[in-house]
Amino acid sequence: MTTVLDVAKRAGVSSATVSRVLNGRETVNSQARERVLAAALELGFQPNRMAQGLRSGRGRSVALLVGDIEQNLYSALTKHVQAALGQIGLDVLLYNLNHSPDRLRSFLALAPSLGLRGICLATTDRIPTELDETLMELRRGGLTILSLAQRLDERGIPSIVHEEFAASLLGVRRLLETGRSPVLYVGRINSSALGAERYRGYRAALAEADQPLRRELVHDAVFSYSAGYDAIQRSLEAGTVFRGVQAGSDVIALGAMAALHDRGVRVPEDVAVIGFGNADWTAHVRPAITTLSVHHEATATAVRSAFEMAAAGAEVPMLVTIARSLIVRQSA
Amino acid sequence: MTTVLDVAKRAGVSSATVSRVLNGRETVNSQARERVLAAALELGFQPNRMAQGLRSGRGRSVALLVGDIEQNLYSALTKHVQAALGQIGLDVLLYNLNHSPDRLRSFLALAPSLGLRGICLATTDRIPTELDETLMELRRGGLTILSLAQRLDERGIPSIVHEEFAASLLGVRRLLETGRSPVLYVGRINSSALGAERYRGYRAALAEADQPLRRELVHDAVFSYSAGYDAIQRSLEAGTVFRGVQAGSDVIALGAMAALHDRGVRVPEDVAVIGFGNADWTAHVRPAITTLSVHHEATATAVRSAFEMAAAGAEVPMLVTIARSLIVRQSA
DNA sequence: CTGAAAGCGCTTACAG
DNA sequence: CTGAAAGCGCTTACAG
Repeated sequence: MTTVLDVAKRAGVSSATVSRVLNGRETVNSQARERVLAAALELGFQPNRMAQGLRSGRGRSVALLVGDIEQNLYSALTKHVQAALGQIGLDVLLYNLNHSPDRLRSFLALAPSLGLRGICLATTDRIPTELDETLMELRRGGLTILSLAQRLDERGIPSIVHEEFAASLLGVRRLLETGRSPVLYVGRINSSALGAERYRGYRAALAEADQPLRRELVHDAVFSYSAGYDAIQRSLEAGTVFRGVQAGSDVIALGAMAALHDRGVRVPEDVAVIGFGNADWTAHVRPAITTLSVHHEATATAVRSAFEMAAAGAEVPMLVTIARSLIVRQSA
Repeated sequence: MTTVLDVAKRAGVSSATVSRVLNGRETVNSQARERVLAAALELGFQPNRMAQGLRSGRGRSVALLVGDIEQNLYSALTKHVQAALGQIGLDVLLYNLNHSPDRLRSFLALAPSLGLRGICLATTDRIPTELDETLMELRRGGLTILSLAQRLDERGIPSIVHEEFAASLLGVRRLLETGRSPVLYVGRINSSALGAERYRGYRAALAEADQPLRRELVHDAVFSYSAGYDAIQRSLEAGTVFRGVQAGSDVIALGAMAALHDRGVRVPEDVAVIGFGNADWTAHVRPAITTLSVHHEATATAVRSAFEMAAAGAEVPMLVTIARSLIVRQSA
């Protein structure tokens, strides 16, 4: 491997000067700068990341912790975050939490030894408050920590999130306005701060329309196909009457649609269904799913800019909110 | 951060001895070993990865290069590989190729400076042969390189792959045996070695059944929803008669089913469809998709064992093949 | 079996 | 504006 010394020798300067040029320090004679740049190019010099990190105390990797990479929400987010950070020379260390607080805990315990530039926490699961101290410790150590799938700004972690309340309000409103009342709500409520926000939108839409909140219309269900399937099956068996379903996620919506299909209930003729998150397959199943949009590029851009600001010593904003819109397809 | 010197001081030995104990070198007095272990535990010592990597020349990160993390094939694989490598203390640096050979090229150019333990190449896209030299160079540098989504063993890269030929043979056989002839084939053929294998299975099944290979029944299509949709739409418009579809991927199968649905063709009554890869949603759409299995845990276990062997100085096997089976659901 | 010392490849005060 | 030197935290020949 070619080192900073090889470049220095070729450019006729010291390794210190090579380092200064390559790190954009202003205080270098422009002729020397040219020679260094030329030498680095000719030798195809790539500074050793481990040495850089060890010496400077800040690596070039960002850990991305996701709830479950197999869910489209997280894989699509990962794709855009990796691309955006790649643009500024940062790598993504992927860590799949698998929705386990223990895995989060053990990652955070390991984190200080990893030489990370920062951590992006992308999960909708509740983060135990006992970890706040660890997270703050890491921040004090110079790491940039960002929350990408739930608001943690009130706990001191800068957050980049989508609108949840306003979004499900939009969805449920449409169901109500198109005469799909009563409307079922199926999604996480208690185990997820974000889920609770979505549920709040449902209640607000009902209130707007002067409709009562009925217990039997609300299902606190995890974000999985089978949770959606089961909730609908139970409602049908119980004889609950409903003409619309606002799902807390696309996966729940798909499970719900399968359950309706299996009972001979037509979508959207008999029951209209709205998903949440615009997963890639929602446009391709039949009926195509009406859903709330998601903007991973916007999240990724905000992430990149947060790291740029941190590198420049600026303050990272505590909250960035991205709006959603309703994407009308066939199911509602 | 607590360092190896802190541990050494507490245990009353030198840092060299601490290092020996923590790296499992045999030549340490058992009492000293105990004291070191106890001290490390008490101090919560985590060796600095960058320092380890810089000094020993081998980091603890494995780059995982995937075709497109948003596709279920890759995200599911990523999940299991991350978990398996995590078990032996290796981290996953994720790099999304986005199906671009240029991104592969630029990653490989950067790779030597990253201090990687190895590289897992997980893409079905053809790897330009001009990169073989670069890959070999990396291997000579001590990196373990593995191909996880296509056979590269004949080009000197140990490969861990699923059966492709035997699998599509299984699928097409079923279509033929259940009277679904003529059978359409829709999938990658020329742009992907793996796609070509799947197509070969289609031809073999036809040959077994003494059926002719008909040009108009074969669609060389990329692995996307819309490619599946378009292929079926074109066939229908051209008036091609077919009663079965073997798709080269689940996504193609879903697109195909949407096109059939939109034309009022019933699945499986009028046309049976078989997918490829058992993506998570295939069981939950309606009709549920009959498909060929995939075993990411098996791949991940083989990856882990390859890295274990490499660490022990053993030879990594050049080819590991994982069998697939047909998962019969509703679509065929 | 163990310690003192060198060194992996950088960056950064410190002088000048 | 620039170079010599120190040092980030480890591991590993080298002696003993």
